[in-house]
Amino acid sequence: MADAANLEKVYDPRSVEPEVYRRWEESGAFASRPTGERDEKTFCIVIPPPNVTGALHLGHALNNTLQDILIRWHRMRGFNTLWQPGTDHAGIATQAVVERRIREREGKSRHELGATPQEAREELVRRIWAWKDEYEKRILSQLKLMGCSCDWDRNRFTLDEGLARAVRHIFFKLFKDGLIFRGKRLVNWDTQLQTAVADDEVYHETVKGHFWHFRYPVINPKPGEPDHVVIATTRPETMLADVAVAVNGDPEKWLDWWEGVQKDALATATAKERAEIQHRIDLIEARRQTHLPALNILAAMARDGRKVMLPLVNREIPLICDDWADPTLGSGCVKITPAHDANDYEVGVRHRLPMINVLTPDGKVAPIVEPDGSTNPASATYAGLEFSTEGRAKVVADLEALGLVERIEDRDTDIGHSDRSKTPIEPYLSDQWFVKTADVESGITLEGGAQAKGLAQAAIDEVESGRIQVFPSRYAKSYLDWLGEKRDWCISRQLWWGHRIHVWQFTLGISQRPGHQGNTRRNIDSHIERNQPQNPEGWPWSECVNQTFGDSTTGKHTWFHCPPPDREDIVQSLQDSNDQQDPDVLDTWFSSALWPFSTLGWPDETPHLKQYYPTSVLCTERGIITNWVARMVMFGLYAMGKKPFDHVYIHPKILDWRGETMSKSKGNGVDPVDIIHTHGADALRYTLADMTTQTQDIRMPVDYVCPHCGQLIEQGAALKIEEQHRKSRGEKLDRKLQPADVTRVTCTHKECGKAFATQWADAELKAELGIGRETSEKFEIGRNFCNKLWNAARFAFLNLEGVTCRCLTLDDLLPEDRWILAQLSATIRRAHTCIANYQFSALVKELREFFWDCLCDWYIELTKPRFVVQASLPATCHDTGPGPSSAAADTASAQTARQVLAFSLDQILRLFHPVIPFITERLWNQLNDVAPQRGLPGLADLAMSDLLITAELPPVGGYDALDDPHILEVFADLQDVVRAVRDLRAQCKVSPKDKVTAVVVLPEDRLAAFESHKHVVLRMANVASLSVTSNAKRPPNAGSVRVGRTHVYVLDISDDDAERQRTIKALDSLAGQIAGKEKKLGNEKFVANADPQVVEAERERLDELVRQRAALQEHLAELGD
RNA sequence: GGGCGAUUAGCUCAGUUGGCUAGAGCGUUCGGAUCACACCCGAGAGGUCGCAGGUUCGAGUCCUGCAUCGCCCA
Repeated sequence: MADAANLEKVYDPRSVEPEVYRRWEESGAFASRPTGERDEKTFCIVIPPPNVTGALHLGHALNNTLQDILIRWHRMRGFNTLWQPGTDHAGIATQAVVERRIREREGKSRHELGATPQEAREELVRRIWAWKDEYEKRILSQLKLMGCSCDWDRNRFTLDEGLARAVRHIFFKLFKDGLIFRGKRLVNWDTQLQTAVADDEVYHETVKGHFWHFRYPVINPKPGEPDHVVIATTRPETMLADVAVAVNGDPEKWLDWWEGVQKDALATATAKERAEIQHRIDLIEARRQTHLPALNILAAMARDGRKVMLPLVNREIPLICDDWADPTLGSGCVKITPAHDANDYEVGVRHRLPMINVLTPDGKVAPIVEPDGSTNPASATYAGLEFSTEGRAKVVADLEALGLVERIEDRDTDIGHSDRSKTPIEPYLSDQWFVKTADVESGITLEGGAQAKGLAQAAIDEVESGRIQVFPSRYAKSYLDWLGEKRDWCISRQLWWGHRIHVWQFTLGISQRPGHQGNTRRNIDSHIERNQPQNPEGWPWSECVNQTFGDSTTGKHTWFHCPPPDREDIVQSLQDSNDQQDPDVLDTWFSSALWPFSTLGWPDETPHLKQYYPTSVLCTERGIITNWVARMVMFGLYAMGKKPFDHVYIHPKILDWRGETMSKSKGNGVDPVDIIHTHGADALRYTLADMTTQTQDIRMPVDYVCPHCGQLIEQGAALKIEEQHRKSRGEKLDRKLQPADVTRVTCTHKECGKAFATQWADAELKAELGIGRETSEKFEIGRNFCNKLWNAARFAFLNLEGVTCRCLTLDDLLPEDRWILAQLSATIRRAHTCIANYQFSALVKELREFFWDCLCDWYIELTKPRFVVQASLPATCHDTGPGPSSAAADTASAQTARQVLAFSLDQILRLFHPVIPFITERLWNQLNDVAPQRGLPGLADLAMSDLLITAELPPVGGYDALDDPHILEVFADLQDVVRAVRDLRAQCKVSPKDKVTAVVVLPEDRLAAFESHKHVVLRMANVASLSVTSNAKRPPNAGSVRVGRTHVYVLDISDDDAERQRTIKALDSLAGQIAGKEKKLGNEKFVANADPQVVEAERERLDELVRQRAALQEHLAELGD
């Protein structure tokens, strides 16, 4: 009893969470313990490593809460469990964040960080490591505050030495197997940062520009043919790299087809659309007159192999037929510049055109190397000019001087800008490394010897065969569709932060090209002699895997050596020679793809790898099914010969209040630690799990909490105010504002009105104004629940003193005891099913309904009188208590109630622990003190445990001995009676305090049973005295209510008038239902076709309704008019 | 342009193989300081299930089309 008094009336997470977490860590409960042999009861999750660009937001909180639920659940089921934690280096994202910060604070670019390129690179990388250390620490602390039970001693980082070694191993293996190759690729080039950026890091802006129409002379036109073609471009400077002019191969057919499409559209168009479509049709018709004859001639010329002379650089380029040339646009001819335009690149690939580059990495016009390897002499006048400004001006001026400019139009053009540097993106053809995922002619060999057509196909087979299961299953489609394209994976990035590509290279000039001189090996040997005459160990050539790739734009051949892994000696000798290590780093996803086995020790055969690979389930969100999940499967199969996981579970995304995904880069993330601060970690977890349904993303309204007065300010409103401020200052808003743009908010509370800083403010502003944390009213769901649990436990502790652990039979139990235990058993079964199907919201719902609706609202209320008896109140007060009235029997009843209550609390704490670990662990601790012995010997029993985290979960099948379908039915009827009486009381405005007298009328055969359950009605409906009879008329002024076949009168609370109205209302409702049923059963087809059981059920239901109607009509007649 | 999803109460969402009068939480209305909890308890109101067709004895659920919104890919 004294212990219970220790519990505060309101649950205070902050006084519980740190202590509980410390106890878990000290107990070693998080640690994995490989037994050496893998068995079926092994459960492992590798964390999707959060990247170190910033702190975690609620999206990560959800991701990790769900993993922790699964891990804790299986740990409590006795599985050998590992949750492998770690973080990800996130290549460009992290480098960009750090670079931006250096630019802002020091005004330096990354190239200015050191005296030499090498020093600059080393300094930047050093600074990124410092950043990583800071954020890794922050992230791990966030995870711990959320209660995550990772095996922290095994924490890894995708760029740590062990993982670097794994990367080298698989890279070598791929290189050896010919699955890594070098090739050209058009990338989004940021000329300021001098790196390629990903598509999603490019934003598009419409700017005013021009459309230049140029004339290219035709070489030796035949009679009737034009002496020039006209092409149009928005980027004249790229013409220096043109390699063809395309014209549509069958312009007439194209026009026919296009006109057909328009006419079809016209047939079904709305009035609004008609004018526009008709206009297009008219244009096509006009086009036939003005352009078609000329276009037909051009197509014929192209088929005939005619060429045109590219002005300025005097390159002969072919006229080609390609559908990319649209006969309805411009002259119908289009210049083809494969190295500087994505569409042209496709055309270039289709027609095997050379690719000529005219851009330097820093955004200047490059000297031009012609396809034959010669340097174009005319290009020297352009080389070095700023590409899209000076270069463009000079090209246009020179063409004008030659009289080759036909006309210039104004035009809005869409230009991609780098999100990182805000400068225009140039499409740029550059050398990249690729992993070949497509099928290989001779097939590939997976680790362990299995054969596959290719990496992608192997990964496809794994899911199609069901060996990997995806939950929800529809996400398998995006995985399969993406892999089905079997596109080469570009793995190189022009960054300084990442796994340096483990390849050394030297380049041979054109004259040394193997094809020219014939003896490849001799070239190499002479190169070796030149560079490393003193190598005492001998050149490691034969131990490296070597490949050569030519470069069509420079004519040079480069040799690449990939040294075997774990051979520092070879690396050293490569370093010692003047060979260069490839400057690029690997795509972040390359190291992430190894995560499920590299973290377990691969390439070494560690006990962890043996025990925990394949892992059990990967939990992630759908955005990275392709980037990450598919690649893990490919590499897992390739390097381990086994799938990386049995299940993939895709969970919802957290959206902000306007429905946008929360993300680190976007700047709308809410820190889970803020929620933990305001609501507690368990409230956070409970709410997130409760909202995790199968289909819907989770929308999260967000408020600031004023640190001065506690007032909540909607984030949306604060954003709007910020927008107005900026506009009033004359700022141009070129994009939608994000919460990260708001650093200062003014409290809207009338009496406060003070300003505070947000998480995005700098340290000074935060110190000056104080930080307004972010929160969401959604988390009240979880906070309220925790408080309810806390108080229910308090009630139990106050009443459990002296609880015993007797052997019980069902006969010892009162109906409510049997009912709550039957509900418990069913709940346990359903809870296990929910987890097996990754249905977290359903799990929470099951447990909450059992705990709140059954245990608190009914069972605990029903035990109160039993405990009051124990507190030695006079026996005469027992008229609201259960049947027997002798003091001894009441004590036995109280003892039973204690035992059942202790057991129920024990079970609900175990079941809820994975979801809300802190509060349950704290209450478990208390329960162990108050009721060290608890259980239902003979019926249901589980082992005791000092810590809940390692306690045993109730069995998957529930408890057979407690199952009791009959009591569930009986009790449901009782509950209906109680609710009916309560409803009547409310309608008749009887104070909840006032006890009433009631009469229950029911069929003879149910009298005896009801008599033994009547205490439920007495207690729960606050009835003082209840007579049970098979035959009674309504006493005057009684309120009456009918529930199924039971009629209840509540005496002296109503008058005939009110009673009449109620009865008429009830009859109305019945009439509607009866009409519906009669119609249904009157339908011969329904009776003939429907399941006989359904028909029978409908009949019974109708009979019942008709009986009720008869009774009510009789009642109404008795009331008179 | 292709793929996937969503549209159900004022709000956020459930709704298993089609089958009793479509549910929950929040909000709202009414009543309640009661002895575990007002972060609570009791009772109520509130929905032509986005629109239009179709299949079926029967459709929130299955099929087709449309509209709006979101995500992924091009």
